[in-house]
Amino acid sequence: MFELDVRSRKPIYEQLVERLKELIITEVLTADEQLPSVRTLAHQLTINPNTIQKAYRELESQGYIYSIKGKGSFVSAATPNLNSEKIEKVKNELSKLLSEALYLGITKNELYKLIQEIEAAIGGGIEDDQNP
Amino acid sequence: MFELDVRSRKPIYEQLVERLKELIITEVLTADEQLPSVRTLAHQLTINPNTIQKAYRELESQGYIYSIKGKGSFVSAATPNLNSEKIEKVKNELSKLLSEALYLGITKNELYKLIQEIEAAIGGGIEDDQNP
DNA sequence: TGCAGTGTACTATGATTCCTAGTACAGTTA
DNA sequence: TAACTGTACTAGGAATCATAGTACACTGCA
Repeated sequence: MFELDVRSRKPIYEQLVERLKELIITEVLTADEQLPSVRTLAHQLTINPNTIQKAYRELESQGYIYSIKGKGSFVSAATPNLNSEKIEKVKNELSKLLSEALYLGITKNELYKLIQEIEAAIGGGIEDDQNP
Repeated sequence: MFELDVRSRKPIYEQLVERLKELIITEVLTADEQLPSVRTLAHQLTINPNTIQKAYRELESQGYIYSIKGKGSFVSAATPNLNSEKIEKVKNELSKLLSEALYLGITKNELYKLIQEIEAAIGGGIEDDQNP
């Protein structure tokens, strides 16, 4: 469910945040669904509970989840519309990367094709290693 | 000529490497052209000479420039065809980012438009803060 | 009520990376 | 020779990340 790259420049907690956001946005994780506890997930991923907590705290501050002391952490009912910020961010990164791609001689058609493929993959259904 | 973001997660030397590569690939810097000396550039950018050296060393190891002790650093005559590696890397990053974009609801048309704009900007001539 | 599980908070520490500072040496060129 | 060039090295500060350990408050259930 989570592919963590401990050697990445991107911190583990940040990878977790992004991955969970993705699962929430795509409704793989549904509203009010309970997330694994800090300790459980830490044990599963063999990382420190503090790292999980940091990720959860970040997600809560952004409105993607809510936590209840003594009960657990749950997916927010309403996906936050902080997406607009996120969209801007992605667009900016995308611009840079696309520039680089074109500089490197990747053609527009190749880019179009890439988009088509990705869209097909998404539209065709997202597969996960989850329980049925 | 160089826009450095010291607050970025990306190290300064790495930003330098990328920027210089871009300038070399796009032939803004031409073959055998002499680059600013380590000390000069460091002074211009108000960063440490060691940081420049690190960038130059990296560029040299990748074949983009060559350095001669006592003379200076120069743009390689033949652009290395390590580009194929680079292209693969960019494509991979691009795939991830495009997935995210589509997940976030950015439409294909928006992406196409983005590509058009960037291509126009590049095709229209790259402007730099250089001496005439 | 007691216990096990939950989130939360805090300090301390190790590890890594980046950048800087300073010094030194070798080569080139005018 | 003097001033420039690249190169190499050690040392240290600063920041970030992850871990370890402990503690407390709350919830749910037997």
